[in-house]
Amino acid sequence: MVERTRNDSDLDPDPDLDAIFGALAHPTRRALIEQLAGGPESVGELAEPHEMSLAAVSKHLQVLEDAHLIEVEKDGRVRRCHLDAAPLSDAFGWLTRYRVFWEDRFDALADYLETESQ
Amino acid sequence: MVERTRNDSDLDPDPDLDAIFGALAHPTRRALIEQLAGGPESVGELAEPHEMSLAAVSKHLQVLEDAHLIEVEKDGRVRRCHLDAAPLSDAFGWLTRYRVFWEDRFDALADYLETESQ
DNA sequence: TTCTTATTTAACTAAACGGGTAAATAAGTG
DNA sequence: CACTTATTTACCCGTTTAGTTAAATAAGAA
Repeated sequence: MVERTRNDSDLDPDPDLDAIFGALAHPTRRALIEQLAGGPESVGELAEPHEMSLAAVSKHLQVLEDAHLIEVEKDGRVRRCHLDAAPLSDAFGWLTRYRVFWEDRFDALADYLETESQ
Repeated sequence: MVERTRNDSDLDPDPDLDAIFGALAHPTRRALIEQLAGGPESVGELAEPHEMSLAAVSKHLQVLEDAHLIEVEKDGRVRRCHLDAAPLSDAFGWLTRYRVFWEDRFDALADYLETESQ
């Protein structure tokens, strides 16, 4: 073990990634993101399909908001949530650095992207 | 809340993603992956730069192994770890589905990929 | 104002996480 | 065998996570 004054978390080169990957690590939160990909929804609407209390979903949404993956705006007594997927590009970028280790699939994806963007 | 017999985790469409994203959510584990991107290393070598016990690093490596992000093979009394970044493509694939929400940056990445693959 | 609806917050619990140290294992070396 | 090295495992501990129910807020409706 190296001797230093600070610990690993103090020198975390990208604490955002902790929050982003952490947020994506839970199936309910990924499901919520998928729901929001279809357009903005209120907390109640988002909660409806899930087999847990609204309060629990509310907390998951807070985690997503802390990771800046969603934004919540007040609309009367309703909180309307919408996706802000921009931080996903941070995660995407990090993963991209390891593309060399799965070059084949990466090439396939690159081909796909080229085709798509035509 | 929807009424069902099972709960959300039972119908997790991709439990692998829980493990993969969860593994990536910790700075030490991302650092370990970066180290292994430079080539295989033993547990001791991997642990050296980190300001924590070897036992703690060993546990982080176990998390990475559970997510199939690394493979560990015995080489005498040394355990040699190497990256198996293939599962990252699962994560990459999931993120790709939300590209439409950060299209600008995505286009930039796609351009970059096209250039790189020339 | 009172009632209802939408959502968060508080308080609690069980389990998981991330770390530590010390003991156990495994495998070379003398 | 005894000793050393490499690594894991066991156990402990404090914090966080993910869920619960119930109370608190906020705001529209009567």
